[in-house]
Amino acid sequence: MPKTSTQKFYKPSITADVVVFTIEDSLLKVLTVKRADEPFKGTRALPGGFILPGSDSMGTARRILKEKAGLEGIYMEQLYTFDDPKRDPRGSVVSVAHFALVHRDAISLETSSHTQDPTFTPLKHTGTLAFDHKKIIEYAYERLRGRLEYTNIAQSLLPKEFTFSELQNVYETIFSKKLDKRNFRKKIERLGLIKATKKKIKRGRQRPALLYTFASGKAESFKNPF
Amino acid sequence: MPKTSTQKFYKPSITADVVVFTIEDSLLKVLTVKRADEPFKGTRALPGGFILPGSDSMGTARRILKEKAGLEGIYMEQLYTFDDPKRDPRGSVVSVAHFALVHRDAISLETSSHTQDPTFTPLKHTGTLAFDHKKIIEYAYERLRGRLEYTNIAQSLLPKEFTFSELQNVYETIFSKKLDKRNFRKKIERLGLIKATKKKIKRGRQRPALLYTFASGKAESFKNPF
DNA sequence: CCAAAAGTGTTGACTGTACACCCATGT
DNA sequence: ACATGGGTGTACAGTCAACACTTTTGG
Repeated sequence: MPKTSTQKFYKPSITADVVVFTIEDSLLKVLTVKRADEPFKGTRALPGGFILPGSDSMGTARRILKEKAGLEGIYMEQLYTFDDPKRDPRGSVVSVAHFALVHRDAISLETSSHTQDPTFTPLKHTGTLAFDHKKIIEYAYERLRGRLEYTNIAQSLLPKEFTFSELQNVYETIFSKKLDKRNFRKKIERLGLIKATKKKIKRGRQRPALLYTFASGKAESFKNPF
Repeated sequence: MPKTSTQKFYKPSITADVVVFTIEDSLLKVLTVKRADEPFKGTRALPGGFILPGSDSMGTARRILKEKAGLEGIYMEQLYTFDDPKRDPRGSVVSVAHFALVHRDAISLETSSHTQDPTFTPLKHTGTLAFDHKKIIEYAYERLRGRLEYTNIAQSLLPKEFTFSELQNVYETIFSKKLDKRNFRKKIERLGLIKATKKKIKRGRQRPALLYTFASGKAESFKNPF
């Protein structure tokens, strides 16, 4: 480590942790791994680790997701920095937490000797988690609901082409609330978030559904009350 | 510094910076101080400094506001963590930035040998600032607009009792947009954010205005589109 | 009586919400 | 023929946006 003029200052350690959400079987699930080291060795925790020289926290989060779960190229944004000096029994360890979304069918988790048994668990049944990771997940869940209300972030939980029902299922699952089919369709159409393709998908003994895609690749705020 | 098990890891330095907004003369202003040390010695910058052992970043932000500007007891929330490893010429210095609001008349800035010439400058005329502080202020301004749209945060920019015009002025100043007096009043009344007192205030040669107070001390989200 | 800010209502367009039936397909 | 999810319209209530005049005071 080079001697710089910042060397003289007290330095807490800094880690990056990630809350990866996905929807599977109409359940909101979160990714956890089994801790390989003390403290909390063997307990499940959010994937995370120390920031290496020259890296930022999101780069670190991405590196760790790849190492610990074989997961790459997913939507991610910074969530919040958890910096209670008592949150880690080893002493001050600041966690810059991130929030990520993935379409479950787009990825497969690697379970190998290098990974740490990465598993998507229903949000309500994570069991005990290391550190303050339950609290971090709660915070991420709030963020998820907020983003869903005001942006087109649902696209990160869906394949490129999807049916109206699949989109509605994302909203219903995350808000734990049944929505009216007709009203939901009108609302989404008015917002202009998605456009119809010319394809239909047949799935079982129902009428085939039209496939849609999102109109814009990046996030937009829906409305401004003033 | 105690030898803990985290000692072996690379540690960037961590600072806390604060963006304090206020409204004065119908202008949105931001607090800056003059840097006492290198790098950027003499350049204006956001108040900020290194986190001390046992402190969290918000505690640090509050301590520094008090030391560098004589400012205490104001609304504050965590904003974002800026962690580009190249943002500080000395090497990796992570900044946990905070967002604060104050009613200009409620405070007076201390200018003494201990402080660093704390000044509220109009947002559009801050001039050159140290590090990436311009970017941090931009981010804070976005947050401010978002909070104003969906919460009752305006109360942190107003005295306990205020007139409808003063409230409207907060919104108009921050959104840089004239609002219709009647529609604004109806909207705010419908939200139930504020309640009338029995007092009127006379100010000059106009009809006296009714004074209002906020109904709830803490933030509430206005509405959910789903 | 004049200047200045305070305060007040109506209308038309749009959005939200509640609600029930027919459609296209596979079995 | 039936079960399954796909797809559609209408009516009422609430909200948004545009717009102008009267009131109360001090000077």
